[in-house]
Amino acid sequence: MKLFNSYSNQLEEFKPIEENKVKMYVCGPTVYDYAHLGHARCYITWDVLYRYLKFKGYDVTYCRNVTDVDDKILKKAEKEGKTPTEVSQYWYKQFENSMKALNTLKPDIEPFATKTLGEMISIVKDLISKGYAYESNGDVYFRVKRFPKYGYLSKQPIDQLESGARIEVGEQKEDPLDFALWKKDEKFGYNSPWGVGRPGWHIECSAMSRKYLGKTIDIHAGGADLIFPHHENEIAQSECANGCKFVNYWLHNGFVTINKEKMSKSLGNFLTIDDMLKNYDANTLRLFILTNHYRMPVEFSDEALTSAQAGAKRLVNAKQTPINENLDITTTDEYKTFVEAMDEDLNTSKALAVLFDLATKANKGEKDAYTILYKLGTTLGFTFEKASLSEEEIKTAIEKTSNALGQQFNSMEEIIELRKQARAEKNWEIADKIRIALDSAGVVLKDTKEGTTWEAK
RNA sequence: GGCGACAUGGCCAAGUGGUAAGGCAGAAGCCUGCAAAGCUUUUAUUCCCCAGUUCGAAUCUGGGUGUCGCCUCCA
Repeated sequence: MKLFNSYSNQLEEFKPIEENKVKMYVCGPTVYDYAHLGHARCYITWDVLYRYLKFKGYDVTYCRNVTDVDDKILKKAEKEGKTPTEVSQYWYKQFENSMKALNTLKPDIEPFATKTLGEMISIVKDLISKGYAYESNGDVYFRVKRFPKYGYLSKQPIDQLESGARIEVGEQKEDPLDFALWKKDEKFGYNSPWGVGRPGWHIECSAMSRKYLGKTIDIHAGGADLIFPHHENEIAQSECANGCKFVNYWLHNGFVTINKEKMSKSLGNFLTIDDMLKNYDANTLRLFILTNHYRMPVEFSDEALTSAQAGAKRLVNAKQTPINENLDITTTDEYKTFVEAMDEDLNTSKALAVLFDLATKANKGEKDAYTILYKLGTTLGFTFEKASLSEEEIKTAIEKTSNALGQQFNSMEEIIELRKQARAEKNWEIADKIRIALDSAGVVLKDTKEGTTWEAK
């Protein structure tokens, strides 16, 4: 399979370090606020990669960190009169729930930064002893100029970076380009050889990646906004400390935009995952995202979501038959087309066309079409369970119908039975009244040859 | 200013040299008491503009125009 490597800026054939094993690391969230649609795109994209690699038979170890020590968390804690741990624990739970609601698979390893401090300190110590870093008044900085490849990932000429670099108040760097590995912080800090302080953001990922996956890993992925400086700095730290290549394939996803502008916390133009899920289900959000190639920007609009909703419904509405576990789908044309598409740097748009084609085939009664649809669809993270109604919703529907007809019903079965009689007597007025009453309560009736069924709208 | 992308029908979008996938929306027909779902048919002589290479370009080259992102925390 081919993947676009941001490091070489081209498509490359994917070859794992160890035959059949993949070690992938994804930069996870800093937990201090709601996750938004942009995060959803990122984590859904890499969820699809994870699922697809497993589908291809790889033994994948997926590590996604949780950044639970950061300026933003501390600020929030101070503002709310809570401890940083309380803040990060709370928002981690929220994040976890959102990820579950989006039907993303849990990573194999989800390390917390605060639990990996030992590894961080050890890397920083190494860097200092090798001359790549220096202590300065309780801070530790990385000597960027000592790493000639600095700027390679982000394709930035070093002199350009230099002119943009700044020194913050209170920082004592040898060079404006140098970045912090460790920051003095006597209030919320941790003990270290350089006094009480906190790790810099970049060192966290280098440490967690090394501790859980090893010095050289296959894939490191994240949002394109992390290329500079985050990933650039990770490469510098890890390669200088470890003396070997850090990552073989750098993968980056594009942004979600809204009004043609990047959706982000700082611009304040974001829609939270939780809010989105109130109006659209997980399949809809996933389809919305996977319709576009992962490196392209995706423009949010209600129209686009409505369109995705209709499309997602078409997949779930496909005529379902029992899954044929004995079927070897790898011999089917659909499988081949799907894999060919996905092998091309995750061409999910093309892969989706296969799913829609299978939906049509299933609806036409083609044997095994649903089995293939189910297996390929699941690989992209879609679910095929029909939306169900809660007890409460059913109760409301029964009530509404009772009111509309001026007659007390106790169950959906009673209503269906009455309608069946009415239809037999060609009493369309009553039959329609029932349909309309139920429809207004979110219940759709379907008249088929086998009888009448009902389901969520 | 430096760096990196993108521009395809009403909307979203695939396609990187051989004559425009797919989804949504629209139209017609079938099915249905009417619906819903589904099925069938249908909607770009054309791919931002101009020039060039080629037997042949949406696809390659050059020049425009427009949009976005990174260069500061950011998925």
